[in-house]
Amino acid sequence: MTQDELFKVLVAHCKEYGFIFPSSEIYDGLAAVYDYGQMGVQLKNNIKNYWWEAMTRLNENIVGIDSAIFMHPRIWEASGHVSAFNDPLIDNKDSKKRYRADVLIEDYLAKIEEKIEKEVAKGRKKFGESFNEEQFRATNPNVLREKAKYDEVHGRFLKAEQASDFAEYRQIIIDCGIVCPISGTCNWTEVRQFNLMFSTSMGSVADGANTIYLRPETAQGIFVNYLNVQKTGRMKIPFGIAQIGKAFRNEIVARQFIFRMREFEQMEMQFFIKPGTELDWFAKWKENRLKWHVNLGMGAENYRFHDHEKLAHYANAATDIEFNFPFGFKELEGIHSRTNFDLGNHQKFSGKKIEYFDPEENTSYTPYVVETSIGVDRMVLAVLSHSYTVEKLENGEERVVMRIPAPLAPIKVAVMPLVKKDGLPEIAQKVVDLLKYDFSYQYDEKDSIGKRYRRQDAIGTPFCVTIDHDTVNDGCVTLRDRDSMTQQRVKIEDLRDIIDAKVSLTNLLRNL
RNA sequence: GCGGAAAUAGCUCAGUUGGUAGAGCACGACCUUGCCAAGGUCGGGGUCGCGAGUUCGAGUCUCGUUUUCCGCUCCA
Repeated sequence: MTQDELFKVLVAHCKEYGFIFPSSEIYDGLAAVYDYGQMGVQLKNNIKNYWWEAMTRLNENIVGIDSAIFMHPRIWEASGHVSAFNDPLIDNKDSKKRYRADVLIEDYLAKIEEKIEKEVAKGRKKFGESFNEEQFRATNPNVLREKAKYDEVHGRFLKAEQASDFAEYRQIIIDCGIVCPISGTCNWTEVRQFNLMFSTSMGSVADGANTIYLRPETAQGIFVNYLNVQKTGRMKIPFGIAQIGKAFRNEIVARQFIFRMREFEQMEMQFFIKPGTELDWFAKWKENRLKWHVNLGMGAENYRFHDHEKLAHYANAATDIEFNFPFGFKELEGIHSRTNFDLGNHQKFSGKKIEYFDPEENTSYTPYVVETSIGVDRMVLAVLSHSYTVEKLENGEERVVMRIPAPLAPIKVAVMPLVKKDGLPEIAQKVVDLLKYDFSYQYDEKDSIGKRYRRQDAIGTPFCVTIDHDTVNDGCVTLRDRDSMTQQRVKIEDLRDIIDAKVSLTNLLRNL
């Protein structure tokens, strides 16, 4: 099976066994929106718990909050989302291809830079050891000509960008003779903007001035509560605020199942630090977060860092933790050094002083921030895609088994009487009563025992407990392991501890 | 957003030149069996994605539309 086919089969499996359903399916679905089913929600909750406890319990200087999705509209001006989230798009009328106008100009500028570097390289070759690069750049007519062109376009571009002057974008594109790589023509439409933030109205719609946005990231809810938490929690820098919540982005194209959705969930932690220490903390959180992932046992080789070369408007260092998805290594989590961009801007836009008085240094400053931001849904997809396995058994049959890390499994244990008579269901019910306070479970008495095992394999249940005729006499049951399919005879009263050792979140956290 | 393909039962699919919607698996009840997808009997479930059009008659032909997949594009 190719990776592509595997992905399709996984999507089908997720629907068939109640992990993930297309949203509004009976109305033909809603593009790029998905619902979590009875299994998926438990998997997702377990992932969120693992993150939440790792953040807020294992770090005594990190606390959690839950801020509202609706926020004051000015927050999105301060964060830069109102401008940065408005991509200027332009279409070529001949090829019908759509591009980002600013990217077209940036590419054009990059090409000029390339030309200059080529000239310099030529000079270096020509003059050999006596080559004076600085002088060459200042005097060579070819370089000077290109440099002048670059400066002119770059100047206009920066000005247009600052003023969000989209007509000027188009004019630059036409003046520079930038053509569509497909059609080769300069037949461009007007530049239009596509707002990546969802908006709605609050209060009186007639008023017009109350457009509010569904948050495109959870981070701002943390920044605007920085003062509240720092003061009421008596937090001392360095400290962190963690949050799990929904965010919304009106993506132009959202695809690849739950990898890119228009409504998604984030787990973000903003760590507030003294300016100048950000790169140390950046490195520490990189290491810390990778450890959290690898601790799940899905193979260290399936993760890698991808450092950003082009940084976002708020960052001075950034990296992604990428996971080996069926469609390749893709971003799972982002770690960003956000400087004091956010707090500084909120200070400016709100007029409230957002500073920290450092008692040790006896000075005040606006804290710097290192952020860790992970997509819950991507994490779910990582676990699902890694767990899905098709095995060839000795008898030639196939077994589909979800090797979900046991502490994340939706159902921890299945309890089943070997037969539906001779008092075995009654004993099974007692076993259920013994286990239900500690573990999510399923009780199943239908079909052959083998079939029931396979059903549990398909949803990734780590343990099956089977009650048979011997149980009546010796009080022992069969405990069957999902991954190895091996069975052991254990006393009913020992079940809780044996299962707990493997499935408990506590043990997972203890290994961190 | 553009181009291509697809849509029939919960799943995988069949359905002839347009003529009364089918199979296997799954699901429910009962019987038999009992440690890795067993057998039997009976049963529930589809206005063929949706909306028009052509026709005496459309799952089948035409147009539109929605969703999904693939490729572009996009992804601070």
